[in-house]
Amino acid sequence: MRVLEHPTPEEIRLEAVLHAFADPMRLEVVRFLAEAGREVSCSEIDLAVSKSTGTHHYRVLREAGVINQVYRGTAKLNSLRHEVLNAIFPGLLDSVIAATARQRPPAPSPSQRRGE
Amino acid sequence: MRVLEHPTPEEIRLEAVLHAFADPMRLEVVRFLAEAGREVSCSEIDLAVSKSTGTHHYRVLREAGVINQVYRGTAKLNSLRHEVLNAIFPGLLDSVIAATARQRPPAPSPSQRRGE
DNA sequence: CTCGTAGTTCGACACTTATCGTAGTACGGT
DNA sequence: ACCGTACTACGATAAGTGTCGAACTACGAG
Repeated sequence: MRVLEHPTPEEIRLEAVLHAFADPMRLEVVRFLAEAGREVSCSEIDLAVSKSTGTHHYRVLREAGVINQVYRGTAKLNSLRHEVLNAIFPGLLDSVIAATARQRPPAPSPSQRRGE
Repeated sequence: MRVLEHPTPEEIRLEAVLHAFADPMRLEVVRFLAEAGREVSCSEIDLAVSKSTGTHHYRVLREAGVINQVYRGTAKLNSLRHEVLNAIFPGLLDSVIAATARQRPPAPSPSQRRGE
């Protein structure tokens, strides 16, 4: 069984988390995971980069402590470490998620335009 | 008179702000400005880098839209763009400031230890 | 006008990072 | 056993970043 290293809460560093956030591809992953609210395989998120680059970004997120990754069969399931991050840096993840939703209006659901 | 370029609220990009935050020196500046709550000259913040490196970090913060810089005489005064950032990315700056205070307990003022 | 203070600009450099393609591994199904 | 899918590992590379020192500019004070 393949096991993946994750930082413990004590090992999570603010700068690493912020650096993990500071990339469009990784922000897209965070935004997607937040919206999904469940475990999502790498291939479900359609990043505009090659697979090897994708692997790189997922690793950065995991090693920073932002996401959790587990293998299930051939797939690798990703989810946000929401509670852990909230405990260490209260409000940080939520404000970033809200910011991504605000700056990238991706969900074009109809009749959802309150006067901006 | 020397004038400094600042991004308008519309020009402020989330990734740029997060990237500006993702550096220990710049986080220290942000933390200092937040604690001071006033305009602070560059030389007041004692960064552990050379002056030219300091200039670089201040510029990154300003161009990302995190701080405001104005000349007064020979000094350059810095302050957080707190209201602007709060309007664009609600809670983001505050959670980062709280996180810096949490991860770097620097202010050893006496009789200020409520049970952690 | 001269001097000192505060900060800038300009290379230069080492290091990191985002990116790719190719080859490889792990697992489930047939 | 074989195949396909999902992801990884390994260079390679181009671009970005943090750092410095040395020379420079802007301003106030005397």
